[in-house]
Amino acid sequence: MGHDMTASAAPEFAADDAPSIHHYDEFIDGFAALMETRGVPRAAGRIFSYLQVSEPAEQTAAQISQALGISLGTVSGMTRLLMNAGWVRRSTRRGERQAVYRAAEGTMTLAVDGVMEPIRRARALTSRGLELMAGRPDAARARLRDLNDVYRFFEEWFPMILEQWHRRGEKET
Amino acid sequence: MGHDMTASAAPEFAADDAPSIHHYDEFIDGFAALMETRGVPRAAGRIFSYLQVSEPAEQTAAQISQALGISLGTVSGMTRLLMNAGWVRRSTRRGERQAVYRAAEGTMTLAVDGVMEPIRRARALTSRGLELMAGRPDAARARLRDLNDVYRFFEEWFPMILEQWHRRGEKET
DNA sequence: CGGCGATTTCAGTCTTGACAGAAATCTGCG
DNA sequence: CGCAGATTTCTGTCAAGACTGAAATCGCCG
Repeated sequence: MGHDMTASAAPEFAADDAPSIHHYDEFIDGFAALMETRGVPRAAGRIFSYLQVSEPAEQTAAQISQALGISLGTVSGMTRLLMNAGWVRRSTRRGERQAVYRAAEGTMTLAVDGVMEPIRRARALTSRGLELMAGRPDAARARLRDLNDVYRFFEEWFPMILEQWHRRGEKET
Repeated sequence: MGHDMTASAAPEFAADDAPSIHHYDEFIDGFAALMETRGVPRAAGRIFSYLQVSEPAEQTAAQISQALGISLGTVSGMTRLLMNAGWVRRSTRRGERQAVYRAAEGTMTLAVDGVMEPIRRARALTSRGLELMAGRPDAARARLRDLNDVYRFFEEWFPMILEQWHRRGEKET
């Protein structure tokens, strides 16, 4: 599994007999739609999903633009967004003018990071809320305490979950 | 008409010297903003957050509207949304015209349900994607396999996490 | 019934932001 | 230098949907 694909393949061509662009539409559009419900722009979701199935894995902005039918300007903006989130990597080989994008590795770490941050912010807010309710009756504070407990629980347990993940197979990314 | 609706049924906890409406703005607006990033309308997030700290816990539509400065029409629509999601309950006491809303209990179960559903959909999509890549080289399918593994992992482990939660504290549902 | 408060529905307004396309900027090369 | 492709930035358009306020509906009470 350590071997790369052909090193001297003509970059203008898609991988040998890879399926046509629309073969993966069901996955690409479906997954993009799911990401959209989580606040990710549709075009960004499409790019991310496309980079999970594209052949070759590394794609230029022009290839992405053409494959998904979105403008180069949008590709530029959305890839930046995806790179900031850590989901996509860009690299540019020396001597090559055009950069290539690929799906980032370490999917699990990425997923956990993406979920831990909102949890931390939520817990900070419920903690602050509990401070603001300092003088109030215990019964009144119960709702916020419950919320706070939930977030604290996840904050504690996610590292252990990650550990389980790394332990289960040695397929670490 | 002398409205002698004497507090025959005393509220769970008195609103007597409860802090002014704006005392919790920091929490309410902050938490609503956080929910907004997850696709929840701002007004809905405010209502949810308000119902975590309001005194009494049960509030009428008119009270919510006034406390948060949002129209009654919006309160109607957003409470419906929150009730569908299971985060808010409505009850109407017999002989009473107006209904009251309150935060739903079982916060942890609610949170887990809210996270499990997207995970299931995501895994269904990555599985489908893997089917579509059936004939492709293993190296090409590696990205989707990784994604699929992550979702499968969470699907397996979340029930165990929930069990841990119920075991640790014997207080909540 | 008929009235009235409570609630929902509906139509219109307005903001947000996703996206395309054009212009501007960048980068290495002849 | 200056060209040419690649990339980013910028501006304008457009659609989605959040929210308001008014009208319609509901449900209880006299």
